[in-house]
Amino acid sequence: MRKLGIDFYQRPNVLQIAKELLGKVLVTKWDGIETSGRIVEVEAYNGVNDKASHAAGGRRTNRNEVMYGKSGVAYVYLCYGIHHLFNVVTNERETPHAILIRALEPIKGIDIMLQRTNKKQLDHTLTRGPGNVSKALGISFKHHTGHSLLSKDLFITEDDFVLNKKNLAASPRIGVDYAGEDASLPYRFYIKGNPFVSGKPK
DNA sequence: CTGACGATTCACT
DNA sequence: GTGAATCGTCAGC
Repeated sequence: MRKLGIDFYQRPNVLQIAKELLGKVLVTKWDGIETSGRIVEVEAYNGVNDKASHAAGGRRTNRNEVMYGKSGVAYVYLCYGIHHLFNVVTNERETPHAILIRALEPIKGIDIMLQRTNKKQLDHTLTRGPGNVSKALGISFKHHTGHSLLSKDLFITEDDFVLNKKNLAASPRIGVDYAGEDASLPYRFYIKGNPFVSGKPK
């Protein structure tokens, strides 16, 4: 297992980074309790020129400030008053790129994740969808937005998993109809056929 | 200070 | 397929 370093996050092409995140492993280790899962679905948010981004048009608020900061940091925010959505900040300071982690395939600490989500047994809904990912990994916007991904309790690693290119799929992003023509950009990437990918089951 | 709303999920018809 | 849940954030007064 090799932890991804600042060189991975700091690069300018957020779409490239998003694709490369597929197959990597997201780990949280709060109070020594480890939970992890392989990333199987992501969405890229391409800075000020992307109408679907919170930073569209250079919008800068207290909430999205962390996207304008350094890369390799978590941007977590509350949606619908209920769901915590976990994003990875990329690129240089003042360039608000981010990648939303939409789904994982559970690896470690499945019993802990079941406990956190009040579920009884493992099924494909445990870490499917961005709200469920944060819930299962114990990530909350209050405590973890701005948290470094180069830290010991929150990070992304790669193992020997290799994603076959024919299993890489792209589609428009989900839930961003308000973004006009940018809503149809193919900025969502996922591993084809993986049961934890959100959207229509197949 | 106030009101409208969201990068969603789940229970229910 | 439809609708409720639920609260921090933001724009506007």
